[in-house]
Amino acid sequence: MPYLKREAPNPEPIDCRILTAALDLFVNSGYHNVSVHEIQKQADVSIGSIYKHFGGKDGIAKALYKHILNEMDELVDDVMNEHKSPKKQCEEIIRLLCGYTETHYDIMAFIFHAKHTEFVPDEPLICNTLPFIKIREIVKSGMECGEFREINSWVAASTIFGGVIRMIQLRLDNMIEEPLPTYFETLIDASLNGVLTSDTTKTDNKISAVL
Amino acid sequence: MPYLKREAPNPEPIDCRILTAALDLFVNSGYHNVSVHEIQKQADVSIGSIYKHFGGKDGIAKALYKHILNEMDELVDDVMNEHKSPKKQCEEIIRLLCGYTETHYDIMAFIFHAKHTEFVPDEPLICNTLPFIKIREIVKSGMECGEFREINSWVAASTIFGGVIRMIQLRLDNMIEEPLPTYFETLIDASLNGVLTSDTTKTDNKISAVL
DNA sequence: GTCTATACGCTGATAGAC
DNA sequence: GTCTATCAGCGTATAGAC
Repeated sequence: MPYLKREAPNPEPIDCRILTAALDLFVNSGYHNVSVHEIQKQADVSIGSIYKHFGGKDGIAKALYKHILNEMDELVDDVMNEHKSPKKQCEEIIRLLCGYTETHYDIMAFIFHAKHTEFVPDEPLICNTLPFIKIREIVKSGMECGEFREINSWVAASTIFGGVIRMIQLRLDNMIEEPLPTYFETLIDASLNGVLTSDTTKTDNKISAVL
Repeated sequence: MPYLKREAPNPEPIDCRILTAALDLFVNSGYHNVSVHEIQKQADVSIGSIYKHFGGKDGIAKALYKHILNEMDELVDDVMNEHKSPKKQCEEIIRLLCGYTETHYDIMAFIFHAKHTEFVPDEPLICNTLPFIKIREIVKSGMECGEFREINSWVAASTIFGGVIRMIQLRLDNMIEEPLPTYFETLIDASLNGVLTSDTTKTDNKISAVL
């Protein structure tokens, strides 16, 4: 039947629609304020399918959690492969996070704006997931190779990435009006200054003092 | 009746017991995972009293929110009164936050570990409350008086306080095993280095390089 | 595999006695 | 002011037709 115009069939696979709808609703209303019925409605799927595919609301949350963290992990891997120096790697991760906040609001909000222990209690804490572990490893290797000062690694990691994370949270809360990449250079400079070894610091300082 | 030994009467006022119990439960289980019945049980009060005093679960949350932020605000005020230099003020606030994380776990968890918009939607965002606004003012005045470099104030504030906040969150998540004050000096040094004007930086850098 | 209709439990909230 | 008993509604989950 050549001219039979079928309804655009499966614009997206069903489980993908469910996850997309769930992410949107979770991020905008909060996990506990969203009912399965709302997800079902927004995903244009029946409740039965949801329970068939994910086993329930918590199943959706778990799947989302794993999916998103896997995506982050791959991004971190890419950065690690493309750049060798830990300092450069940190910079690129910060750039990545800034950019992603603008292009993938939901994902960043899901990662940095939710208290996951409240709804995926048996999943590992987000700071114990692969991408975050890898980032801490980067910081450590930066200290070993002499790019970063030898201080406690928690302090180092928090100093380097605490600034961006804070900026991301403020941006997600609509406190910061400009897109984050606007501040990228300043942010990098300020965040890394505190942990760089003195020789590296000096030059950067002079440059930014002149500007 | 002299020797009538009454039950220790009102060890604490009733609304105080309710708030204490609620804070504990909210922090440890998450607002949405706590029922009024649980609060009632733990506070050793009847449901009626709770609704009489606070009008419901959300009333408790609001009262807690205001109470705690008021407490924080007074602490910030104290710091601002006792120290004049913005740099010193920032240091003392960081010290304060580190100490408070150890001595007042629940309060810090409530402030830094919960997504308040999900359960007190009509209250101002936490970053728009008095203590946080004042902290940003400190940062701005630091730039005006020349202690801090003149960069975007969001970046400056995030750089200075993003590190501590991150440390607090990691500590609350039991990732960091030592009490935060252990890291205070290192943290201050690393956090402030990025925003100090170059002359101030130089000396500090040399000192920490020698150590 | 997908859907509809239904059941069951829990939670927030109230009414009224003391 | 404090309590107990009770209600109404919602939200998760299931059973069974298509």
